[in-house]
Amino acid sequence: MTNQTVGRPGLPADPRADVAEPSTSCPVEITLDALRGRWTTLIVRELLRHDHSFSELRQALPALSDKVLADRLAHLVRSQVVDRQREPGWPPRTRYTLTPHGRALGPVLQALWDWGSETPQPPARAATS
Amino acid sequence: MTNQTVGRPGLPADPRADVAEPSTSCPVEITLDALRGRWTTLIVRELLRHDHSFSELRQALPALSDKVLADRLAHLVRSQVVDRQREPGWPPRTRYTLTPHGRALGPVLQALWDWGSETPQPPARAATS
DNA sequence: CTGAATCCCTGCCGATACTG
DNA sequence: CAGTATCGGCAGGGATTCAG
Repeated sequence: MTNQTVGRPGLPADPRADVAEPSTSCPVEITLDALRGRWTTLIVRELLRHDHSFSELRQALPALSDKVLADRLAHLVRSQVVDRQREPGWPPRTRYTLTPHGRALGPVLQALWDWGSETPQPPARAATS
Repeated sequence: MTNQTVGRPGLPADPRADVAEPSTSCPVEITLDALRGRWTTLIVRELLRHDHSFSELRQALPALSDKVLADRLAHLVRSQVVDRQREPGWPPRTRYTLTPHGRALGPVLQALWDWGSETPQPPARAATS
């Protein structure tokens, strides 16, 4: 440990913390990018409970369309959150599981949950209009 | 006891954890919504260090345009992360500080940072093509 | 069953110009 | 100094359709 944790909660002294513009090398943005997109956290939540097949995920999230589900899963695979295992034979079945790294998102989601739980007012997302 | 928090990291037994579609009442989405948008986390980072005026933020983030900065700040104010204090007199000066709730984002950003730091490969956002 | 391809629509992002 | 108004470009999100 080179430094940090000295009275700087959430702000490590890593040089990557000093970037002046959004950068894909910033660890915070890496994580936010992995979780980016609608439905993504819900898919991760489902996979945290147990692994699913493609149609099991569709059943768990009925309002989610095929394309978006496939898109999210591909993104999560690229982000090393999800592992895709095709089972040979028929009918074709693909099992989606969380990688160890993906399972490590548990505390992250917990932190997001905790902060959101303590948000006093309902989110006035669209202002007062 | 239908469920509990024993051994369920990141998956509280809250009924809001069972939503079947993206909902603004989900604490996770509340937090992700607060941090949503490009530049947002960088603005929060700056304000975690010390409070800024509008132009101090522009100096700290030179590539950020006025409109987006004002947009992000308004969003953060709505999300109860930032407090805006207009100082009367001339020239007009507005001081932006983090609310206590906003300062509580420190551990959240730390969690995001930690997970992103442990991501092995660089983010292959656009695949290999 | 598991996706990929296509089309359309919406909302975000950024630049420029203008007001208190 | 501290924003708002407006416009355009572009990527994200979703429904439908088609393929392996």
